[in-house]
Amino acid sequence: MATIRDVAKKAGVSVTTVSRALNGYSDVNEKTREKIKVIAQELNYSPSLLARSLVMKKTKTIGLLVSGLRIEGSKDNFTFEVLCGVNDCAGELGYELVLISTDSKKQQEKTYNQLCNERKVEGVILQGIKTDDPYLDEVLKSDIPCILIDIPIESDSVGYVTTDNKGGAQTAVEHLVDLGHKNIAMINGHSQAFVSRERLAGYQGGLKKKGISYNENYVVNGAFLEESAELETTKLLRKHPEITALFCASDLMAMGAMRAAKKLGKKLPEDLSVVGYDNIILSSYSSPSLSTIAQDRYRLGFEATTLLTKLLEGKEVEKNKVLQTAFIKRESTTENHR
Amino acid sequence: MATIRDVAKKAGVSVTTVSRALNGYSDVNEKTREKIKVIAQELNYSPSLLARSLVMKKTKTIGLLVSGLRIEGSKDNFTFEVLCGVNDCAGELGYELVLISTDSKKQQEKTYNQLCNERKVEGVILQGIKTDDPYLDEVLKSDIPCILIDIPIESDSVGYVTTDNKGGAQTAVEHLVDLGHKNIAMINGHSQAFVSRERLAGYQGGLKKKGISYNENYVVNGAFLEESAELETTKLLRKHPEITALFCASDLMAMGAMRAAKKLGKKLPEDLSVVGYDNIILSSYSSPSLSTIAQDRYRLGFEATTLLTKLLEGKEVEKNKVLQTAFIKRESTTENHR
DNA sequence: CTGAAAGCGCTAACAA
DNA sequence: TTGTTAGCGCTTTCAG
Repeated sequence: MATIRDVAKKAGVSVTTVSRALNGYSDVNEKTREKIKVIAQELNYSPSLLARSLVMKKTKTIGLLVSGLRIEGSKDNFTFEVLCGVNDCAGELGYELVLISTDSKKQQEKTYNQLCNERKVEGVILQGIKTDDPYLDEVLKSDIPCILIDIPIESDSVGYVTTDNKGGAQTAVEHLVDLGHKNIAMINGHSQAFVSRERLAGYQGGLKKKGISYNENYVVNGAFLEESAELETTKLLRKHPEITALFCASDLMAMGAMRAAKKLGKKLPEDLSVVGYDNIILSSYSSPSLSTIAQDRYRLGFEATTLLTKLLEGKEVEKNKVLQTAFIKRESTTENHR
Repeated sequence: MATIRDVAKKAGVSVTTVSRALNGYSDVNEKTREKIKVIAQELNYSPSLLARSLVMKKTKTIGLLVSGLRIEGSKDNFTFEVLCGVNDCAGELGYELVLISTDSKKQQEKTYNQLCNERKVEGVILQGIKTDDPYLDEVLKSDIPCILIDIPIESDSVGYVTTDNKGGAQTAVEHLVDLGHKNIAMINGHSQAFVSRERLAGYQGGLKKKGISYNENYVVNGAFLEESAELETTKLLRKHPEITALFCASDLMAMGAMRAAKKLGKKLPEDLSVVGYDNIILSSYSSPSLSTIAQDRYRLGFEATTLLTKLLEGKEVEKNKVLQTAFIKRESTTENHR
């Protein structure tokens, strides 16, 4: 491909002039600039970002580091929608986006810093990492600006974006109580997720506010998996047939829970009301359709990118953003019939 | 961050030696190599891919160029699953992956070649482009190796990966005929998609094979959109109440079609059998669950990457790959009751 | 307004 | 086995 020298040669000027002309500097004759522009076009020239980055020591690139980019993610689309948000925002602001995916195997080979340094990303958005992941420590020690998604930790160079998990969960539980339910169980994710802790707190808060005492036997973990949730729900409902409502920490687990209830011969929603969390596509297509707490994953990605770029550009900002959730009433919740 | 010179200085050798030591060349004393390795580790050094790429004139990077990376893609997950396949394969083979997303606005600003040259991708996988997109011409003229997804065009540097659309469609139609249906309509996508043409051909082929004559009034376009499909299906079923079965060129359109039928007071599947195409997640959760032609989008991405890298490495290969589809019987199809 | 020269971090002949 | 030199394509002083 054509390089800046090819353009310079053909235009009969120096590379310096070409560089300045094309980059919009004012100290270049408009005639010369036009001539250079025309020739650049003719030669189908476009500057090598590689070379430019090398000399400018700036890549204008952010990395979306995803731990566990797997096809299973299709079911909740979390990663994809975050990606869309990041991509759109980065595009608007003129940042390049590189997708870096890791898994425990890859992490053995390369440290977080290596990954970032190699590709010279200026900042990182981190998604899908568990709180006990060794990368998390590295992120906090590293001075590469980073925005965590759904992990509320801050430092000089690290911020986060999340949704109001506690509030969302509380809303869900209050909704169930308002429908007359007293024995409300929770299918949570796992203890390595901040969102699980928050949602549990919200569950407890909702019960307390409504004057219902918390029963720890009513809380089980479904690991955010549909199958595990199905299994755990089956056990739970067998052991505690008095339960009339379920709050699930994810829609996907709610799907599993509903299947479990059906298999146990329960009618939904008459025998069991279920609220999910996420508002994934499936939730409006299942039968019964699922009442849920909606969180805007696209905006999560978009806001993360906004925050990160502000950080990169040295703007003084709040290093975190908490998005609101919204309760969506569908068919899976109804009045307590017992 | 530490550069190769920092390592060289600290190790008391030249940068050349460091380079050779770290890159596993044999002509370096093992003792020196060890020493250098230790120091590199201490300094947390990792080579700049930028600088390396610049001098080697090789980036080992492939681009996944997606036209229309939008949140709506969540519904069928096509892009996401292709991305997973590409990512996994690229990872295995040691290629970096950059995600390049365009839309008609961006395409005004930058040509395909510019996009590729700037980022110095060695090859491209192209997804989501319509057959009348101006980029397609550029791709064919460009000498950057490229694999098209679902567009069966070949040239010296261009190949493609697709599924057996015609065969899949034919299977779907034959299934319906075998259930006793005679008046089988088709909700197709749009004429700018190769897959639509192929699936139409398969639909026609299926009918012909079973001795049923083709009626062009039975074919409408739903633009691959749920809403359009719903609208078109409503019109179609009103006009032709004799229709008892529908073949839809995508599951998403099948969802729209089923909704239309329900709103018209039809019982599914008794009054109308529906077959979709894709096997998206939704298809197994809807009610009735959707009989469909499954295509493996992950493998589409994986195979595209395999093909591309072979092309890049100058291996003599078939420049196309057609994946088989599979028919999946669910609840939405049943015997003709008329 | 324009050009010469230096250098970003790295690899690759070519010498030693 | 190691070092010297050149150069990838670009931007940026600093002179003119």
